[in-house]
Amino acid sequence: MPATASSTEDSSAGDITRNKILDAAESLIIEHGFAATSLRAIAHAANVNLAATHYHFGSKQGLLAAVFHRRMGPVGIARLDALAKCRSSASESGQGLTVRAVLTAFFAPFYDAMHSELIGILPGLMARIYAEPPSLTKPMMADEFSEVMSHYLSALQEARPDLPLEELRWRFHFMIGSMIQLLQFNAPLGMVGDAYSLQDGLARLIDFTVAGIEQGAADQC
Amino acid sequence: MPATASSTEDSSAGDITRNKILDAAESLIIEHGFAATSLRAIAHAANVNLAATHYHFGSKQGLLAAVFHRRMGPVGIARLDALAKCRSSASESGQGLTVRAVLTAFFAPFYDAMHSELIGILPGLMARIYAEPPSLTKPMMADEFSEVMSHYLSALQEARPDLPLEELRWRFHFMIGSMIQLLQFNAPLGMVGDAYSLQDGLARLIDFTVAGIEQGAADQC
DNA sequence: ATAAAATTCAAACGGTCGTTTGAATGAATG
DNA sequence: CATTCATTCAAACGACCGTTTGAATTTTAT
Repeated sequence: MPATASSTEDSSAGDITRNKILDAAESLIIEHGFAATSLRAIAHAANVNLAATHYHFGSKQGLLAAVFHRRMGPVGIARLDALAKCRSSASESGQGLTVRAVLTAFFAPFYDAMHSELIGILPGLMARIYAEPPSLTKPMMADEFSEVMSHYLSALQEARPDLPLEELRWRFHFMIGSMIQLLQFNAPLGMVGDAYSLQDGLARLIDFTVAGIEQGAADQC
Repeated sequence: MPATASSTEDSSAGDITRNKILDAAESLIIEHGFAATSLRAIAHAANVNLAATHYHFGSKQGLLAAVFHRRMGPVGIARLDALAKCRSSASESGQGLTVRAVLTAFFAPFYDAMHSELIGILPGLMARIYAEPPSLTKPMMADEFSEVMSHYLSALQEARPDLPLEELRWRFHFMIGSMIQLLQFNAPLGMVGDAYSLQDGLARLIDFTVAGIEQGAADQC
């Protein structure tokens, strides 16, 4: 049995194997999807014995959850941090929260990833997770995202108290869709020069979704 | 060898089997994804011999392409028809194309589906196709969508000649993402009453994406 | 050093996979 | 009726699947 991961991070021998498996699984899942990726392929890519996958993660499904949680946990924390900073800078400047500031905070993990090796991982992983059949991923998405999303919905409600919560939920929903589209395809199909950076795409994504969420506002004319 | 489908629709005995396979494959793929759906499960659900799948479609991949093409072909035609109607009604009213009218035409196939049995199929199938690993679906998507998309980009350029084509491509890209999100999840996660109709979602989708594409326009203040 | 626990390993389990084969059946044509 | 072609069928092919086992090995703690 694997040692239960305690809160204090005392690294054991098996952690190296564990992380090698996670790394290999991650990249294979991003490329081929979950169902099309076998444990044997993962073990081979990780230079690890096949049985190690079950020893460390219990099942293929458990491995998927671990792959997902390893990346999404920090993303959730970064999003809450960014929202907190957004709130404090809004209050000290005397002005309230703006939709643009809130969305920029929501996308902060991707800006952060651009300065690390995560740039080649986070977008593809998030896109693929959303793409898998909901029966596989819905419980995981609820675990990872529901708390963060409720915080952001509250912030949006402060930025636009005139809009009913239901309406904000819908617009947030559509925003997620645009985000996934960017993460999955990077640039639109049929784009002439395909050397578009994530930075560029994110700027355009923010403009698009801010407009979609602010829709119908007459306060800036 | 199956009879090559000629342009004239002379129905043969095998067409019944062929369509039973397509129907069964379609619903299973929508529910579980392509990789997780076996030919045996399809043949069983269709009450058909396993070998019939290879006889009629050559391979599993060929079956996927057929499932996709059967629904997307008419969708592309309906979209071009709707755009043509949109153009003619715009020119006879003397006013030019509007972004809203163009997008409404683009979503027309879903409105049409609401009055047929396709309402339970089209949204789920399109969402799943977009979700499969791009290596599987990218050639198919190019075949089915590229022509329609270029027509719609031209129309958007007429509606908003002030925006560069590149910018319109990006905004159209984000619009597709919002559409897929609606088709895949219907309503936002965590919605209180989950009895939202596709009709309702489409209306909200149009409002959101029109605002995103019209963004920065000062012509309606 | 010794005992205990954690981890790795090769091998196998029963199943399911996509695909192929070749004979049986059906329909269409002369 | 005879013949050709299209279609269905049961059976099997080899390959790969997720999972389990039990012994060997390494690490950790006494």
